[in-house]
Amino acid sequence: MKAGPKSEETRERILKAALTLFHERGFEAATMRDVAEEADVATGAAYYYFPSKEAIILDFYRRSSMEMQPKIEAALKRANGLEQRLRELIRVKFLHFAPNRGVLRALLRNGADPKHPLSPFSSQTNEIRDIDMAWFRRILIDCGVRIPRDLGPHLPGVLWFFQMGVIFFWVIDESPNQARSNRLLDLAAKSVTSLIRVSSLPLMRPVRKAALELVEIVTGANL
Amino acid sequence: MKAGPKSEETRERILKAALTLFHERGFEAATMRDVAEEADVATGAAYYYFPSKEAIILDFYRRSSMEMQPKIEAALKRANGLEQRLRELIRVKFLHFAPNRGVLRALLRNGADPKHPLSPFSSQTNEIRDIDMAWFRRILIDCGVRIPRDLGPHLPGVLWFFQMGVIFFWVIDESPNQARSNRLLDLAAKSVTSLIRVSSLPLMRPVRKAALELVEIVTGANL
DNA sequence: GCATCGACTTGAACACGTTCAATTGTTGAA
DNA sequence: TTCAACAATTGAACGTGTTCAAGTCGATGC
Repeated sequence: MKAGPKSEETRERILKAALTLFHERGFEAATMRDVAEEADVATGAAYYYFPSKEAIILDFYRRSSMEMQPKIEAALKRANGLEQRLRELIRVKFLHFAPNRGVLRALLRNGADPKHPLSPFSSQTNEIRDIDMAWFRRILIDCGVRIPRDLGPHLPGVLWFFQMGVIFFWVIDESPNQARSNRLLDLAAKSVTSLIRVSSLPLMRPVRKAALELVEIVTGANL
Repeated sequence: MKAGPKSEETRERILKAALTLFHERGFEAATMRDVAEEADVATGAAYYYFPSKEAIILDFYRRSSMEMQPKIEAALKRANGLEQRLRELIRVKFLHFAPNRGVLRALLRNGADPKHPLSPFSSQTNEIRDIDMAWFRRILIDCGVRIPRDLGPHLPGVLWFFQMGVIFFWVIDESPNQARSNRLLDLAAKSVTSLIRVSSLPLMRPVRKAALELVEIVTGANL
């Protein structure tokens, strides 16, 4: 038969308990025993629903991604031009994750290792990444900035990567209210837009070609 | 009194055992109990000499840094011009760490988090970082490329960061013989050199200023 | 009603990194 | 030589994430 509703409710309770505790005490300070107790289940129950402690954050990440979709949609309605769209798209994520910066930090901690399940580059986060990149493809359409033909296919991925860098900085940014991150976002959005605009000048062709080759080596597109 | 020679010998044995096992089985597969056994000491002994399992890799990193100094010196003797110097400096590190790529991977795994002791950005790795950056300061002197005044103070840090990116890619590069990393290094060294060369053109002043502000925000130089 | 099957739940047990009280050298002064 | 202080060493024990054999429970077929 289908999965009982009882099950789903328990799963929900565990997830909620976990996120609460992660938020309150931090990811490593909150033990699985604490989580189980908070959810009124045995220690092992959590592992019936989640393969690991980290998998719980992955669920949080997935859920956050879903919740952000309408917010992004709305934010982009208010934004015209590439620079504004870029900035607003990323600002939505700042705002959405703001109450759980610590949890996101735990998620991104192992971000460097593509083998790690929690990495934004891992195969486990494929789906989220695809959805995310689609937004970057979308904001490039009719954005008022001419995109060179050869750059086109790679640009969404590059912008996504650029976004990860900004978000990563935000997550570890200790300045009050993440003021530095906000300044970074403003300036970076402007710079990136200028770069793209400049890149289609005939003069810049060799530079663009070199950059493209770099991107291809890193993404392994030409292997 | 000074630390007995007996002590130093034990420490050495533990370090050697650890690195051997890390190399053979990988960092997390090799347990501290294994290491202790291999070194013919009790489990706790390792903790008398090293504050943690990860601290052992830090020692390896420190030692590697020392061992590389003469190699770098020699490599730079053979290299003329910024591009070649950059490439050779980083290639020395590729070659030196090649037999222990896995161990270095464990070291860089948490590289993203500056709070983590193993991060190349942590305060624990300050000393190594300073020594390392000094090389970048040095290869910029009389390198044949004009360095804009305002860029000067920041450039060694930026190049060091760029180097970390390349090394990071190398560490997780699965292509045979890390061929992709080598291509990346060649192209990146060339591109960076071109960028610096171009950056002193009067036309590029606004771009350079924006880039500088970005660097200042990220390094927190203007807080 | 009863048996059976499978989803769900349990808590003890495991392996790991780490800590620490206790024990055993070692050394230098009396 | 003796002894006190310190360095070095031990291995049991702790807390953690995780596993798993065993149990509970509700629905289904007879």
